[in-house]
Amino acid sequence: MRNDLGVYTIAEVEERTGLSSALLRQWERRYGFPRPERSPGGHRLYSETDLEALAQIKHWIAGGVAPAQAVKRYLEGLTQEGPRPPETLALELEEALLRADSETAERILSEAYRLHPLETVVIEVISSCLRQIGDGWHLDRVTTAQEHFASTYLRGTLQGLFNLMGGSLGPTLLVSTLPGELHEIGSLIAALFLRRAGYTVHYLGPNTPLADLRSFAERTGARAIVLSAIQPISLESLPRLALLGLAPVVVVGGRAAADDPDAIKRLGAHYLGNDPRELVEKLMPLMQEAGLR
Amino acid sequence: MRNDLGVYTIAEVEERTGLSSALLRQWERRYGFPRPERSPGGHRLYSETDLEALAQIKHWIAGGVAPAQAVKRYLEGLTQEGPRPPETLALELEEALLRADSETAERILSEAYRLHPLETVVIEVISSCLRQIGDGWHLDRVTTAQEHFASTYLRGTLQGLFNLMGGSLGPTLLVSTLPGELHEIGSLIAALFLRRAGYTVHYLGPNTPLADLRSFAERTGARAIVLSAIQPISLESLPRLALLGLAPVVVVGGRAAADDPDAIKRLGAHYLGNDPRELVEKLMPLMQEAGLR
DNA sequence: AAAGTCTTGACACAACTTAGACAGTAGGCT
DNA sequence: AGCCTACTGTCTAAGTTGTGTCAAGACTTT
Repeated sequence: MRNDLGVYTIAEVEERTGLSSALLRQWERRYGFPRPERSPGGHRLYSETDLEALAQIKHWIAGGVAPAQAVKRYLEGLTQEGPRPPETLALELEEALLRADSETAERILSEAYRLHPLETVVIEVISSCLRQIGDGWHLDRVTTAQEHFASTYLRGTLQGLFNLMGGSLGPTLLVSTLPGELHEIGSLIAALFLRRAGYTVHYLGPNTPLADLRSFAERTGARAIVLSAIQPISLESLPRLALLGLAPVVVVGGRAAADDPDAIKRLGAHYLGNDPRELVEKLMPLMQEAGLR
Repeated sequence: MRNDLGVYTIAEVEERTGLSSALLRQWERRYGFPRPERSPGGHRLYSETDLEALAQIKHWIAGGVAPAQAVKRYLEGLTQEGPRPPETLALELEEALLRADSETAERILSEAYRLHPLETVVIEVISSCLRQIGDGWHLDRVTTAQEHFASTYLRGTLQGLFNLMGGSLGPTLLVSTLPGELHEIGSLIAALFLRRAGYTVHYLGPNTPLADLRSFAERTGARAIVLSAIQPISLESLPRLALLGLAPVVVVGGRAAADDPDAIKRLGAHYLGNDPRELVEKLMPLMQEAGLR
C-alpha cells in the first residue's frame, strides 16, 4: 500500500529534507543509497518512501550517528544501538503529541511497528501513552486541548490499523461501548485485537443504544457483542433484559467494571477484564459454550 | 450522465485552471494529454472531466511532483474500466455500509479515489453518503446502530486520509468544533481540506473547551482557529470574549450557523459557509487581512 | 473584419547529469 | 606535537534534459 512511485525531483527532495542535492548524489555514489528511479532522460525521481527514509536518516545523524552508519542502519532495518523498548517509545510519543508534532509522532510509531509486534505497540506504546496523558490531565499538567489532540491522533492511528486489516472469515462480533460512555479508545483496541484474532468485527463507535445493537446484531448475524466501559458508570441503571436478549454471548471489558465484576454478572453479561489480550483468550471458550447449547 | 462532453474552449480552460493555453497545447504534444474533442474546424473542446484532471495534476505539481510524472500518474490511475460517477458510488457505499459490509465499502472507496480527485470523493461520495444516511435515520429507515457504524467507518477513512498527508509548511491552524457539538465529521473534512490547501493543521477532535483552545493556539503558534458547527446550538450562550481572544482570526463553518450568520459575527468570528472548498477560498484573504494589522 | 485557435519549429533558462577535485574534521599512530 | 588516513560535505565544469513561452502563417468562429 506504499507509494514507491518516483515522482520528486532532486530539488524537491532538497527542499523537503534540507539535504543538499550534491549531498544526495554523493550518498548515492558512496553508499548506494538512495537509488531513486530515473526519468527517460536520466533525471532522478525520488519516491515518498525515499523521503521518509532520508528524514529518518537525517534524524539519526542529528542525534550524533555517523552518516555512513545511519545509512547502514536504515538499510539493515535494525537499530544497532540496541532496540529501544516500548516504554521509551511511549515516552517519546507522549512528548511529541504534547507538542502537537504529528510528524515526529508518525516517525516514532513507524519505528515502533518495525521493532515490535503490533500487539505490543498498541498496548505498550499507544495505550500506555494515552494513559500517561490522561494521568497528566488529571493532575492539570496537560490541558484539555492537548489531551484532545493526542487522543484524536491516536484514535485515528488505531482506526487506520483496524481498517487496514480487512474482514476475516471467523464468527461475527459487534463492538461498541456501554451507553453513556464517551471514551472510545478502549472499544477500538478491543475491536482491533478481535479482528486480528480472526473474528469478523463490526465496530460501531461509542455509545450505541442497546435496543439498536440488538437489531443490528440480528441483521448481521453477530454471535457476540463486546462492550467497553472505562468511565465509572452506574451499571445498575442499565436495563437488565436488554443486555440479556442481545445475542448469544454478551461480554464487557474495560477498566470501570473492574471494581464490581458481580454487577456485570447480575446484568447477564460476562466480565472479561481490562486487558485486550485477555479478552481474546477468554472469549473463545465463551463462544463455544454458547454454541453448544 | 457523463461529463465527457467537450464544451470548454482552450481560453476558458486557461481561465479556470490557470494553465496557459500554450502550455495546454504543449502538454498535449508532449504527453498526449489532455486529448480533448475537436470542433468541426479543429478547435479543442475540453470536457468537465478534463478540467478536473487538470486541477488534480496542477495540485500534484504544486505539491512538488514533476509535471511529466504528474500527468503519468493521472493516466495510470485511469486505466481501469468505465468510470462510475460519484453519485452512483455514494449510493453503493451507503448500501454497503448499511449492510455493515466494510470490505465492499473499502473497495468502493478505493475505486472512487482512482476515478476522481480527492476533493470530489470527500464531498460527493463520503459526505453525500453520510447525509443520506442521516436523512434515513431521521425518517426511521436507518437504525442508530447502522448510523453509528457508517459514520464511525467513514470518520476512520477521513482521518486516515488526514494522517496520510503529513505536515505542510504553511501557516498553522487549529481545527475543532464548537463546544457541545457532537458531530465530528464536519470539522474533520475542514481539517482535511485545509491541510490539502497547504496549511499546517492541528486537528483536535470535537468539543474542545474554548479556554484550552486559546492556550493551545499560543503554544503551537496557530494563526487561526476553525470551528465547525452542525447541530443547531444556541450560539448566544457562548462567551463572546473567549472567541475574540482566541487568535488573530476566528472562523466558523458549518450547517448550523447558516440560519443566523450575524450571530457568529456578534461573537467576534467570521462565518464561512458550509462548503469546505468555499472555506479554503475565503480563509486566505481573512488570514492576510489579519496579518496586515 | 476582428478575435480566437490551429500546427510547427524554435528558443531560453532552469534544473539535472557525471566525474573529479578540494577542504575541514576526527581519530590513530609515530 | 606532527603526520597520515578515512570520512564527509561542498564545489567546479561541461554537457544534457525538462519545461514553459513565443512566433509565423494558415484556418475557424463570432
